[in-house]
Amino acid sequence: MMQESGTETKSNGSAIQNGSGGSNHLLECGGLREGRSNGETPAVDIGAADLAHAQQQQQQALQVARQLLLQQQQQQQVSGLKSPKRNDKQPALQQQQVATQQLAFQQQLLQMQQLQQQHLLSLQRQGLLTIQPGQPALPLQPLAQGMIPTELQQLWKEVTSAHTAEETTGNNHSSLDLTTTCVSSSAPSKTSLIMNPHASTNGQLSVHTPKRESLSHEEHPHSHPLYGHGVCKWPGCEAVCEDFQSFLKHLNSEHALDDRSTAQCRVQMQVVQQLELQLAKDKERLQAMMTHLHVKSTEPKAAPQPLNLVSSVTLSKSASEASPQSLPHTPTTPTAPLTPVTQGPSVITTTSMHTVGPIRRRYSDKYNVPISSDIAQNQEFYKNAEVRPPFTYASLIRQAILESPEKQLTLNEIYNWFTRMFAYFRRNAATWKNAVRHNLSLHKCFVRVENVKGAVWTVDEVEFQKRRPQKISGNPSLIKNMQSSHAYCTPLNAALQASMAENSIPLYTTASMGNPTLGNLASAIREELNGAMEHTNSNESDSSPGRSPMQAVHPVHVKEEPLDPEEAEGPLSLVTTANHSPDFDHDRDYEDEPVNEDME
DNA sequence: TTAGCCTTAAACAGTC
DNA sequence: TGACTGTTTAAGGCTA
Repeated sequence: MMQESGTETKSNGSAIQNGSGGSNHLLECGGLREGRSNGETPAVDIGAADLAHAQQQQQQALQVARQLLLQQQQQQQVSGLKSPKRNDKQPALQQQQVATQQLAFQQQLLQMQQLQQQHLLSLQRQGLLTIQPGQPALPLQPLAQGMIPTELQQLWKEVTSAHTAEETTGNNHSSLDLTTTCVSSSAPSKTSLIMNPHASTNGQLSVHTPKRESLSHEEHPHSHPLYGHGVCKWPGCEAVCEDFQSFLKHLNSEHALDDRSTAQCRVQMQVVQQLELQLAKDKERLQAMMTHLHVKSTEPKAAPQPLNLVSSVTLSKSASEASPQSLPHTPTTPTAPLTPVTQGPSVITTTSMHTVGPIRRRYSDKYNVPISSDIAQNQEFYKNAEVRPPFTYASLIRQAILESPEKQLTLNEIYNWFTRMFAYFRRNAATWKNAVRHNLSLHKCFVRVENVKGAVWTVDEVEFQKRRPQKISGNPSLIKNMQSSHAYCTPLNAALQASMAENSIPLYTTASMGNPTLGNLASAIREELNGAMEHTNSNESDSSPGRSPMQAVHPVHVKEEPLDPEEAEGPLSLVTTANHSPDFDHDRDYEDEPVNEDME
């Protein structure tokens, strides 16, 4: 099958064999699809930056193809020297057939160019591509323009020889497999778009059943990346399909290979590419941030200090007093597990702690970061990096207690939770343990309960919420809006969109939303984003044995009770207090009437 | 400037 | 007797 694309495929195969998988990717993406010749300067700056990128890819791809041809020529020369009789044995008939096929190949190349032009015109009509005024439209060049006839012959020979096996299996030679794997390296599925230039009529492409899709269905029945929850996940579709079979029918009928589908596919490719680009940029940004903080925190002083995220973030003078030795490593990303600290003896001493001064206010108190979310997401980071968690002792103690199945912990168990969850607390135990005890006694939100095992500590969520600074208490509407998920997702969405906008990603711009296709695509992406957020929450569930804080957030309270946004898991109070004794009175002033006695 | 919060340090008492 | 647990006080820094 696919003789034309076979040129790509063969070249790909060679590229892979030569360890040039990346070039293979480029070759497949742009080598023939867009039809730009090698070394050609783009005559049009198509609005979407990806076209320039695609052109570059095409050039690179053609270069790879040439290299492959060159290699092949060299190999043939070598083999020719070794076996001079080899070419002599080739019958004239076979040479004639090759010449005929070569002619057909060139004709198909020409057709491909026409298809490409039509495709781009279609995209342009749909507004998916913008061409700057004053520039010629669609400067597509003949595919083979940059290739000399000899190269074409070599390429063709390579194709014809390499696909003999495929030909014998009866594959359709005239079909062109424009597998949309240009960016599918990260895509979950590779949807094949099979074009048949011969069967196309007036530029309209005939539709073939996607083979890889079919295979995928056979292997994973009822599992399709474009199908979920009874809804077609094709960007902008969302058609309800009762079952998988109906979905397949819908897919083949509504999303056949036409201009619209291919345009959407290209847009999706753009989306994936831009997301990958965005990810790379954000990673780089994070790295820079961490590096920056590292430098900041290591500039002035030599006294060894553990990395204090709070201090670093706030860049207080305490932060600037940290030392390089205190940093076990420069974290690449908080969510990525770090190499376990293999440092020598503890660098934290009471003295050094004192030099740092009191720990600054935890950022969770300022930036509404749910402690459970942060701990869940950065669990490995905290476990391995000697980084002070940016939460108050009270918040950490509460979290430890709430993570326990019984919602109650002994002091020693709280200690263990601290040391288990945070590498930072594996050192200088005397200090922080004292602080833990101090906080347990100081805050009324921590209730000591005598049971069979001895004394355990529980959390009085009401008191805990009271304890929090009511920064937005005067704005009920704002409080209502600060529901945990919303408070969590909104900044992320905003950040994402801002970042997308920064990277000139049109899908998220207001203008692009006017385009139904793009708008639906953006909607689909947002849906995916929400899914990711749900996944994040589910991770929290995993991190918390027994019950997830976030699970407790949503069910009852979240829309009823104004919560302190800092503790988005505030609704835990229901669960937590439910575990208390029935006599538990939240309004009790424990300062006046110690609970210990009451509970005992 | 001030109040409230947080952290650290320390003293003290009770229990095991 | 020492370690652990729990309470309390004080001091200093930070933030709204």
